[in-house]
Amino acid sequence: MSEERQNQESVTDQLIVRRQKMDELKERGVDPFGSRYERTHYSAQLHDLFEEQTKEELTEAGHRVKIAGRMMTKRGKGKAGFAHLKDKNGTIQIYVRKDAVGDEQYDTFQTADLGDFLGIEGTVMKTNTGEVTVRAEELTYLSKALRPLPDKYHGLTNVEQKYRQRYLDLISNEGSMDRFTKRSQIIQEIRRYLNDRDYLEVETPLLHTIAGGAAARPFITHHNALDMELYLRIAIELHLKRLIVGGMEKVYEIGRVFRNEGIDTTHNPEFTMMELYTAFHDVDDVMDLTEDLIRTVTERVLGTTDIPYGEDTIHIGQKWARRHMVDLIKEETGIDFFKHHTDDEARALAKEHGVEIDDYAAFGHVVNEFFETFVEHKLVQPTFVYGHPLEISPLAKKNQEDPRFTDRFELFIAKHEYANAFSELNDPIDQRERFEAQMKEKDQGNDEAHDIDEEFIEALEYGMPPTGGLGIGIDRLVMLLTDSHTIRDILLFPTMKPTDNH
RNA sequence: GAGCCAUUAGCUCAGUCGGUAGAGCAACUGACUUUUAAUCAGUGGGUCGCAGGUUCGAAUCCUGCAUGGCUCACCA
Repeated sequence: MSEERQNQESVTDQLIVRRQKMDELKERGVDPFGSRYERTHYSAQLHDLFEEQTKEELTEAGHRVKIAGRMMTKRGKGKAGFAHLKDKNGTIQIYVRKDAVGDEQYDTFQTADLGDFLGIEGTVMKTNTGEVTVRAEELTYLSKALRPLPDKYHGLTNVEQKYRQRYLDLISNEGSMDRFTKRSQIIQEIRRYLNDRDYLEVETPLLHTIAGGAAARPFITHHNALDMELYLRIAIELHLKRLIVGGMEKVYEIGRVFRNEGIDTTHNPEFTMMELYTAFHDVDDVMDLTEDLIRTVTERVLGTTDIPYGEDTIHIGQKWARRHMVDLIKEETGIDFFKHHTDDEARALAKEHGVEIDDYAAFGHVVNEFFETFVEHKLVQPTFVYGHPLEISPLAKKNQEDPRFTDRFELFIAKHEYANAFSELNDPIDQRERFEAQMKEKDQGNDEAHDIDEEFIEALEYGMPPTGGLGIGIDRLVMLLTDSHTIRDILLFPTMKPTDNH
């Protein structure tokens, strides 16, 4: 045997053994990748049904069941052995005796590897230590695992591998499966809440000819047949408002949005947004709706409204604070932006307080910077911050009493933003002016300013009723409700750079 | 984009002062018919992330690169 070949064998040691076992199964006429298996129970059902019964009662009753799952542990005892099979709801122990299944099937059991899928038909029993167990009479091979699973005790802890090979994380880390189950439930409960209130769920295009509705840089793609550039959407907003023009009155969409930005613990290039529009409502109605929606979903999914998040306990059930952005800034800094209102005054205050601002910054940008610098990180309990400056809110209605501000709010919990909402701007003349102001910012260097969407303005010209709109970052909400502090922990397959190996 | 840290067996991790690689689980062989992180005896398994450099000698020191993590910046 050459040195080279020896080396090759050593590298793939366990892979070779498992492939050999697969071949041996085939030689004995056992399909290593079997077919459908009709089970009578899930593991959790067996525990629920028989946990309370005694060993003797179960032995006497001899309930026949068929179960299936992935073998996670195995303890051989000579002519008998135990193993745990994992299925959707948990694990169930099996007890395999040579005298019960016969020589051939016992041999199959003995050579089965951790990770293989087995089907077991047998009777329900209880062990001396009181564990509900299926005593095997018929063993069916359902699938061979050709690679070994992560450590059965520690699970998979390699962070990178958890993200790249999420299936391994799900198999070996219970907390991970729980988290993604909750994610699914949260989205399901949002749908239920809205459907119960006669909102219509719709699907609008992901491919946009103009990337509008938010301040962000888009991903650009290309359509071959039309030979044109298209943008992946950065928001759902402008299409849903067209549907409000079209008379749908209550619409929402839950879907993926793409923003060409950096990646960190709270940002992934693609993320899930829920946007909702209600005709004849205003920003105050949306506040009520948002509070009730999140409270209801939290209660239904978690069974409580006092939720741990890191060091804090967030009280979702209490009445949420509603504070004007300018008042909050005044509380933290003593500066009253209701009084200092020219662009020059605001810029001077920024300089004085060491707040960095862009060259194109006007009054509203400065106010927003002050909020982000001095206030945002202090908002732990749910707080609606309303009254955003006009310059940073090109799609929101002006406030009637003070047109420097808009009828808009953002929801802050645990120092992060979860929702953004406003009384939608339905005046097409004003909307055009706002877009034009954005274009001016773009010329001055703001590469995230909105583009003018002429077709959207045309839609407004046909008349859009007064409308309350809302956007909720679903990923952030899932993070909050699962006490996750990295967006990658609640995205099944977060965006990753490719490696040589994968 | 910047700083700091990490990368060793399939997985979880040690590795001293620079002297050429270790454990547990997993795997293999054997024993064991109620175990449960099964146990007992034995065996095999390594491009120490990659590429250079320093050195008689590098997992270890230096440089660059890759991937990831954290912090900051950017960004809702």
